Formats: sequence, C-alpha cells, structure tokens
Amino acid sequence: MQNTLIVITGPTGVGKTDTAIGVAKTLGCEIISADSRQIYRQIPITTAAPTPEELAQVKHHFVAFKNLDEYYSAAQFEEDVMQLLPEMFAKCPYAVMCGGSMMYIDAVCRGIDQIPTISPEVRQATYRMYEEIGLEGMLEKLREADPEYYDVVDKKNAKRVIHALEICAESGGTYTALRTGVAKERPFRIIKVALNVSRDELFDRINRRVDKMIEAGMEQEARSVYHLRHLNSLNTVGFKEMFAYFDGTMDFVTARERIKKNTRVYAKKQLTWHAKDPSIVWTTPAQAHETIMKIINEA
RNA sequence: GGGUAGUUUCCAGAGCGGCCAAAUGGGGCAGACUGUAAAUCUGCUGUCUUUCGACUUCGGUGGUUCGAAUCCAUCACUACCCA
Repeated sequence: MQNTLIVITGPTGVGKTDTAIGVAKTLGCEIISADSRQIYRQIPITTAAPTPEELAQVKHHFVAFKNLDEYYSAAQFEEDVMQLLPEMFAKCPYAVMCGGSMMYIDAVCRGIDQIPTISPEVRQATYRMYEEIGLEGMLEKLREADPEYYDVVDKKNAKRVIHALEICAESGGTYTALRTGVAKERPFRIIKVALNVSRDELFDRINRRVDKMIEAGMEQEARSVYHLRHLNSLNTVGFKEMFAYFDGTMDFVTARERIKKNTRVYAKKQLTWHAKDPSIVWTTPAQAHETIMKIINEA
C-alpha cells in the first residue's frame, strides 16, 4: 500500500482539530500539526491549540515545541516534516497533517525553494537601512540588486522588498535566481481535504470561539507574555489587540471585537489561498470523516 | 398638550445650494502571496457599463431655484425636555 499523507485544512475555527483526531484514531496514525503559532509553548489559549485531552488521544507533532523567541519558518517545517514522515510511515501507512498555515502546508506538499536563512546580522542591517532610506530607497536598491524581481514585486509591500534585499545580501546573488518555483516530487501520496461551512456559520463559530478563549483566560495568557511583545511569534491575532488593551490604547470590549474581526479576516484569507488550489477536496466538518475514508478506500 | 433636536447610502456619522453617488470610521466583499505567513500588502463596497459614461438615491409629499441631501411648507416617525 502506498503511504498517504492526509492533509486536513480549512479556515480557522471550522473544526479541523476534531476531524483530524477522529481520522487519526480510525486509521491508527499520528498527527502533524501545520500551524505556525501552535508550534510555540506558552500560548495555547490564544492559538486555539489542541487541549491536553486532545493531545492525549492522538500523538501530535509540532505542537508546543518551540520557545517564543525561537526562529521557525515554513522551510524549516518542510525539512522537519520530511525528516519525520519516514518514521511515521514505518509505523503506519497513513499520516494526518492538520492545520491552517497555508504556507506550511504548501511547503510540505509542493516544497519550497532553496533560499538561505537570513542571518540576524543581515536582517538587522537590512531593517536599519529601511529605517533610514524608506521604501522608496529600498526599491531603488532592489532595482539595482535584482531588476527582474523588482519588476514583479509588490512595490507597496515593504516586507517583500526588504526580504528580497535580505536574500540578495545573504546569498550574494539575486533572489530571482533562487526563485525556481519548481514543485518537488514527494515519495508518498497526498490527499488534501479542506473543511468549510457557510460564511455566516463560520463567522459565528469564530465569534463564539473568541468569547470562549477569553473565558478560558486569554487575557492572563497575554499578560504573561506581554514583556515579549516584540517577538514575531506574538505578532498574531489575539495578542496584538490584547497588548493594545494593556497599553491603554484600546478598551477591552473593542479589543475583544477586534480579535473577532481580525480572526474573520484571517479565515477569509485562508479561504482565498485555498481557492487557488485545485488539488483540494472540499467538505464540511460533519462529512469530513466520511469523505476522507471514501477517498482513501477508492484509491 | 407644549418645546427642542433629529430622520443621509449595510451601520455609525460628515455634508448645509452647484466641485455629491455623497467625507471618515466600522462592517462586508474580492484579491496578491515561495523562508518571521495568525505575517505583510492591494482593490471594491447605489444600479447598469470593460472604459468613457448613463441612470436612480439622502423619511414622505409639494414648493422655491438654471440647479436641492442642502432653502421653504406640510405630513410621518424618533429622541430628549417641560407639563
């Protein structure tokens, strides 16, 4: 039998975790979490990480395994998962990958171009340069360093421009040369299932989930990491708003509603991303289990 | 019963005679995306049209005016105040 990676994705709050656990139990396999924020310890409430009870039911990988100040990326995730998968397949022909981090999922399913990791020195230097010369200046630099990428970058998106320059500096070449965009072949079958419900229901679920998070102690969790607010791991829906509340620039109710709104926006962003992926099979949380089993048995 | 304020596009709320399909915010919709991605960025949000543009809106009706969301009259409703 061919080894199979079952990817379960969909917008935040739709009910992926439940489905993944159910499928993993049926298949007797383990779960790879594909969530760029649940990888961190200390913030389970805000990131809606699987609960201890859920974690006890099925072995999860890549949940709460990094400290907030540790660097991690989609590329590292790809590497880690590709290393882990053979071990998992040795035990079971199935593996479930569940999460909403689109880029992480794509990194595993299609691979990601080989780009050097930016050293802290280069990163700092590049950001300092940005502070000095601004986006306009950076664009000029990019035009010189990598004219081809300059032509296609989103020139209003400073982060992209900065990143391209970082890569040029780090690699000594151009970003363009590294952007092959070639999909990698994977030595296993991948089936990708996305869960969705009507927009109204999704938004309703999100709103209610945020209320539950707050009841569960989201504020205390945010306070406990408030002093680390500069870390990227906390540049996330939930913390940004809570921090603004702590700062006194936003009242509590506004913060709570902003969290809901921003989560809704995030969910929509995920849907937009997934909409482009023709390999996805769409289903509902209620039918997901059945759908997945059917696909597995057909092939 | 009397008085005052108000009624604007999904909501809030500007506008106070032409530059108004109507600021701004919220909400919503749509999109980009290959290494910090729950990040970062973009467009749309009266109708029709690919564009130009055309057409219908600012509580109702009737006026004034070359021209009205903006002025007048009147009706309706809402809020607050005095009884």
